[in-house]
Amino acid sequence: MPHDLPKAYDPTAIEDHWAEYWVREKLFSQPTPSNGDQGGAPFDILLPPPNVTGRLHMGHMLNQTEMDILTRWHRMKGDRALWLPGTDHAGIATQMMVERQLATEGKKRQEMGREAFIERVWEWKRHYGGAILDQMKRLGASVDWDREYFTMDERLSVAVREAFVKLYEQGLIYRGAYIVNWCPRCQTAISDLEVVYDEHKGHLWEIRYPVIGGDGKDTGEFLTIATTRPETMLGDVAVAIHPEDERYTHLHGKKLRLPLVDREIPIITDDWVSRDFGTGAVKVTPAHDPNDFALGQRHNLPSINVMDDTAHINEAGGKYKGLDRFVARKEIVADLEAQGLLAGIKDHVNNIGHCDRCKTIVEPRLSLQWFIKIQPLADKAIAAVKEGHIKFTPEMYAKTYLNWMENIHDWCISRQLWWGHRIPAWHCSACHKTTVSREDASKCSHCGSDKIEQSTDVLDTWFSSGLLPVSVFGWPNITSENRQDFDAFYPTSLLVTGFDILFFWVARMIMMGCWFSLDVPMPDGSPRSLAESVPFREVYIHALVRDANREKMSKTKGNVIDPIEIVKQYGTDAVRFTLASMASPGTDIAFNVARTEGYRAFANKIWNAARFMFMNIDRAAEVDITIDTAVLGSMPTAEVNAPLESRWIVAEFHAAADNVNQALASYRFDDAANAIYQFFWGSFCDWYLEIVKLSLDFNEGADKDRTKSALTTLVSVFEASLRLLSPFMPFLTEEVWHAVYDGNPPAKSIALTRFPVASSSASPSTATEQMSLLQGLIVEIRAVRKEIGVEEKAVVPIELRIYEKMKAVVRQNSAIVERLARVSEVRFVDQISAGLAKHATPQFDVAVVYERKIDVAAECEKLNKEIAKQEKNVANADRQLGNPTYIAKAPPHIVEGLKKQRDEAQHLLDKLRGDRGSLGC
RNA sequence: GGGCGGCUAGCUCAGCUGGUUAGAGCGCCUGCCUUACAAGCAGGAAGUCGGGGGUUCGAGUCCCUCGCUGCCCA
Repeated sequence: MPHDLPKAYDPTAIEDHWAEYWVREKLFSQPTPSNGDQGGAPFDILLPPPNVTGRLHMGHMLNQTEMDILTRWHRMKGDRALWLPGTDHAGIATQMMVERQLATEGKKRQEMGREAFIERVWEWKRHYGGAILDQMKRLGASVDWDREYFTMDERLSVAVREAFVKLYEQGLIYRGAYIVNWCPRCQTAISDLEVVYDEHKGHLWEIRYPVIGGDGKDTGEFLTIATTRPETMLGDVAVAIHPEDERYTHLHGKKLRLPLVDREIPIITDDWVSRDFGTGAVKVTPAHDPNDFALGQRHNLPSINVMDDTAHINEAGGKYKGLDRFVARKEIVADLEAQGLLAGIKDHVNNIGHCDRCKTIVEPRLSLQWFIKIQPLADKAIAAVKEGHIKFTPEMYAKTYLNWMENIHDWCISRQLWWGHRIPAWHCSACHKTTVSREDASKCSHCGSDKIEQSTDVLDTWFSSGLLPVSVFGWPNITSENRQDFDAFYPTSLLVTGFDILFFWVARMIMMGCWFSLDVPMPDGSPRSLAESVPFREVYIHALVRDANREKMSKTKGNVIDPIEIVKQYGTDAVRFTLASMASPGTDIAFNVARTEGYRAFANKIWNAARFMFMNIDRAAEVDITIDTAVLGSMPTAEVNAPLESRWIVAEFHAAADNVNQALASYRFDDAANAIYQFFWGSFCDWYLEIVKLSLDFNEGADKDRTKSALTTLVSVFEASLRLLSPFMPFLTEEVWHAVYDGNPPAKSIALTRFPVASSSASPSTATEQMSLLQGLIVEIRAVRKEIGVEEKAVVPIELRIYEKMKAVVRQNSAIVERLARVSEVRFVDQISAGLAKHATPQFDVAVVYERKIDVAAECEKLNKEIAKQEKNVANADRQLGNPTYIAKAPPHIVEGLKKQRDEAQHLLDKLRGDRGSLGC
């Protein structure tokens, strides 16, 4: 790359190129380690599989930015870094997508048949399924593309089947008729987690059920029940009251005539009934309500299913047959009213469950499904977290996790879909038993009949996703020859994800990982402990990305920010940096483009600093000064006799590197990003580059050694800074880094170099102390200049009253003061001349020698304000220091610090009072 | 109904196990096109840390209480 860079950084000009380069060169592939390979400590993470139908949203980008920063950081630290990408097959969503596509062609899957339909889904997947991963590629995610997985891949399907059969053999999978959440649109059962509840204003209908006397005739009395779902009364099999409800004691043992249906149903008593709700009498419909189902079980009641799988009334509903459930509700209410059986309608707010995918109102429905008896798996998953084998960040999520896990319900894993892993169970029409098998069965294992048919159901997508941590590394086919991946990478190091899939995925991975990895003994043959069976050792949970007004992004609100659009406008690096700098654990991110603009400016700043550097390298080359790139690539150092600014910037860099490493170790992406930002802009650009200009003298007769030394420090600190920044801004740093080496880089990518690590905990060096004195001085001079209206360009003398021991520092570095504060001469004085505008600090007094009209009133006001502040400081300090318990109990360094601070304040106060006196305020 | 968060500058947020005079970015005000950068430079204003009470030598930080607000589970 030539050194004549454009004046403004244009990310679009370089990003596509590097994104393609990284993929093409397979820079981030992590091959299976060979036996005995000591390839560094493992750091491996699984990408939470995005839905194959998905498009990248801001949540993904946050998630991926965090993972990428961590992976790049570990990789550069020399760890065996592996970030494994993939997608899941998203049973319901994908099937919906393809069905919608078919509908536009006037086709239906039922007409095509199962096989043809599945082939069609694969075709769809081949066409569109890679979209989200392509977006990841564009954003530069440093994943191993050679290991990309898809949950329907053959090898992962083998794992799914093994897991199912194994659980079945262990008695942990059963099939039975239970109430499940049924989506009438998707026409499948869904799990509890796939139901989202929403409050709706509804009604509570009160219906009078006639009481039947001993003679089988109506007594003329009614029992009034209350219900939110009158249409289900068609399936009523009883009415329940509380046993101690005195209003109804006389009805114990009596029967009722179910209106509209004319069925005799018993009155039962049960503690579960709430006397306060409605009328205290509830209808019991076991086939359409989970609570009623439990009641029915307790009281040995039959179940009458009155709806078909599209939630239309079936033949059990008599004249209402064929009506949609909500149409039926209207008609039934109308009919009841006509018969004088409607006692009242009350407003009622109820929570209604909707299908997570399609938002259709879920119908609790009695149906035959497969379940996992989850408790044994949950027990292990609870222990894994309680015993500290898995650490959550932020910690509070461990509580949420445990709370859910300790109240877990059996997991309904069958789905009435075509797209997914078909359940390996065959039903025999001869003996009516079920054969569950790893291999496709052709005969019933019970009676030998060949009249068997495979279950038409498929498994919940999360069943396969939950297995990923074991299945991507080869389980269940782990043999002594091919277990290197598993040994090297299981347990994975970390999972980074959003709280919204804590239960969906995190919890299930823990259950399945802890359960199935036990099949794989440790490399030395010893049994696997719980600590080694977890799917990941740490979980980092990030928050939600909201819009700038803290509103949740949603399509209906129209406030969705498309990451790709923002990236096009501001550059990937700026967007990544925005997300990182706001990613404080546990806090939602209010994504504000103003912030991104700021980080685009930061990228531009670095770009221009690079231009400055290259400009000087080129000028140096003209006078035969070249930088040996061999000195680059490690931690910058400075000789003890190097100029102050060199020693200082090196010390600052070490401190910044230390901060970044510590911050990343604790997932403080915000602290890490800010540390780099402050260093690069605040220290490196604002101070160091301005100072180093003094030494970059290419004129004839200049001190060449000095120039070369300055330039060497400049380039080495810059190059190291690029490495420090690289995980956060991979594109920009890659571009500039390659330019530093001018076509001869020591590696294919900056991502493959070493991350800066501070050599020792850098104690405040003399360079740091001396620099801060100079910085303080320069800032005060600039402030005085402003106050008295010295033109920006004017170069003026100053008077400086300063402690003897500090004089040398100023004297030796007077050129710095002169350049940065536009000073023509530093005059050391014992007393500032009368009439000069000055600033007093505990260390020095400084005045600018300049003709000006003093605004005495304004000056006095300022002084008074400052004096009041310092008086308060002194008084506060004195009060504390005069407190014997404080002296006795506070740690010595705190007391010492306060004393020093008090003395400084007092000193300053004296000076300020003197100034006020001489001004005559 | 149960549980968990949040409330700090105009805005968005830091502030770890209590410890010296509470920070950042953006925004705002003022002055500068000082040849790396106007996506810039320099200077500046701005907070009784949601209210009240308590513990402590010391509270933004710990406890209680009230208010507002968000999320999860049922």
